[in-house]
Amino acid sequence: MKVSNLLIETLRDAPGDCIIESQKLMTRGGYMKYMHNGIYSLFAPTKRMTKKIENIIREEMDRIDGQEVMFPVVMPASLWEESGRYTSIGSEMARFKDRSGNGVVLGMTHEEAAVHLARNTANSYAQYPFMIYQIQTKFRDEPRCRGGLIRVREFTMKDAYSFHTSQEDLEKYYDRAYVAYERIFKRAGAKNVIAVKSDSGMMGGSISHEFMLLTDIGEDTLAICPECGYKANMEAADVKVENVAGEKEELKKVHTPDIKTIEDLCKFLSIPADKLCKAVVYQKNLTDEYIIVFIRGDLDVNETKLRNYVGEEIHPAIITEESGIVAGFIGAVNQNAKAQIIFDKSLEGIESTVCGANEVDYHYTGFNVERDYGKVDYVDVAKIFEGALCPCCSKKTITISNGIEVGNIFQLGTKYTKSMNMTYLDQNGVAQNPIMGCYGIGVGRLVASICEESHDDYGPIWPISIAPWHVEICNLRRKNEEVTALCEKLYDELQANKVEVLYDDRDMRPGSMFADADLFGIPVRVVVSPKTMERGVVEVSYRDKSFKGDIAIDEAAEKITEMVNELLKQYDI
RNA sequence: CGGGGUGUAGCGCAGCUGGUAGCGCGCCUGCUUUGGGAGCAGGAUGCCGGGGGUUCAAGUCCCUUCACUCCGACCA
Repeated sequence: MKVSNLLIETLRDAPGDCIIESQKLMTRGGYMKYMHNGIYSLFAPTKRMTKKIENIIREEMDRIDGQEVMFPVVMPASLWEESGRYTSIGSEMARFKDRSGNGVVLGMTHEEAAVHLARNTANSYAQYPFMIYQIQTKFRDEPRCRGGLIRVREFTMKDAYSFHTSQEDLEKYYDRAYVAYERIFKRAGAKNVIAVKSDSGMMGGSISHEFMLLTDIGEDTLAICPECGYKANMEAADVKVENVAGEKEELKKVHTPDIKTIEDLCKFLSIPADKLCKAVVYQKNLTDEYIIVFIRGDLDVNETKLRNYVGEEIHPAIITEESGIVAGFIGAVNQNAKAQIIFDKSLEGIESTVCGANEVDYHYTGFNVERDYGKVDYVDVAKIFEGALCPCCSKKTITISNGIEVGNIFQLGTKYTKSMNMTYLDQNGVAQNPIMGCYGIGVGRLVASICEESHDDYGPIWPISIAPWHVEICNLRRKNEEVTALCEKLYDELQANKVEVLYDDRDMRPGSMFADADLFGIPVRVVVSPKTMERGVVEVSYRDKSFKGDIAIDEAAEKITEMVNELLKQYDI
């Protein structure tokens, strides 16, 4: 490709609303064009990269016996009513009516379509297991897009669905998918990707992992134990605490005038926060029913875990006078408010703590949960924190990092096959619901994430496995016939060697051409100028600065081809 | 959905107490230049987000609406 034929615009300055580096650099480099909130067109270099990533994904999916299929973008509402998600999913799913007034939706995920495709075909146990996948556009009406291609409303995604006749078989396959994912990210040149235990959210199912590219700008928060390798999304991280039991004390009501916060109470009573019992109040979205969570004073509530336990959507409570809840003095003793009461595991085994007295300006000291409230089932709804005990190896090692979710894998179980009535006959002629797994990767997000982890001040540094071109030739003196002739010759020879070449044949000053080359991020740069010709060489350098040197003109094509093949080999695993 | 901010040329922005629409980059033409975003000369580009109002006069003041954006909420 000659740059003079390329539709592209590079910018000296990024638009002011770019937040993160990858977005700035990719906007400046002319990789995508903003059209609408969370909706972008991709220019040719980006499309070339996503195509390469898609091909890596295809190879790896095929390697684990996947078959590529294609689901529709527009699906009838009735299909989604079968699974129950037509109502359970909120406004992130786009819905509209077709000309005959029938409800239709834009696909934001394709479990329903996968079941629809397979359910009348795979009716014997002998046809299992199988995996179907597609690479396609998804539309999700995200409430808030950000970070260029990191979080958008319309995007390309690989989604795969596997079907099994036993949980063991699903688990075996899940492990293969896990390995395939590691290979995909490695081959795409993403260096810092880790798999973490995750919350299954609206997908349902039990076990799931997210593949996270570690970066400070990541929207997800991860809890990692460097000792034993425990890794979990903070949303899903179990919390383990160590309590010193202490002594039982007498329950005593104390006057605590205007002491409403944990901080104030600590000061007032001169005791640390972990000796207190904090109350956090939520409400169920549908019924407004109150939920009071009692938790050790130094900890916070993990709303995702609480939501999963309660089994429905919740929000922080608005406490009204009629509720009977005494804000600032909420306690478990004499708690008469109509509310679901939950005790966090962090209070288990504490003999004596402090809680509100449900009366303005009073707290109880010496509160013992079992003695003064009754027997309770402790539930883990606490939020993990830096320096917390690792739930796996029990050392105080937990570190908190940020990451971008670039892929995920789920064990779905029979949620969809049951609700959508998909069955097969087993060896005994008994109808069974197949067990499903699903596996997703966001292609555009992966490109942006790789840019985020691999760039310098001047532009992206693309791994050669996904770079839009392998080599860029910079013609520093277009008007010089010898220089231009050599460039053209190299361009032809390299392409004949199956090297992908971007040839900057524009008549422009070297400074601008180099600046653009940095923005293009092509791994190997070849500079041809009157100076290099005087020396009888071309100048070759790597975008990541790991190499720079001269190569004699007559062996240039051959040597550069070797270098490219050598670089490509690193990703050939 | 809650709270801030911003809408002026392709991009980045200025435009105060109302009085002829501006600057830098980019783009086009010409000449000179040529190893890290060149210089000079000339040129093109604007429903000042939309609607309404106040005024002799509105990019500027008032009302309203829309869009974008940031922080939350939310999110396979």
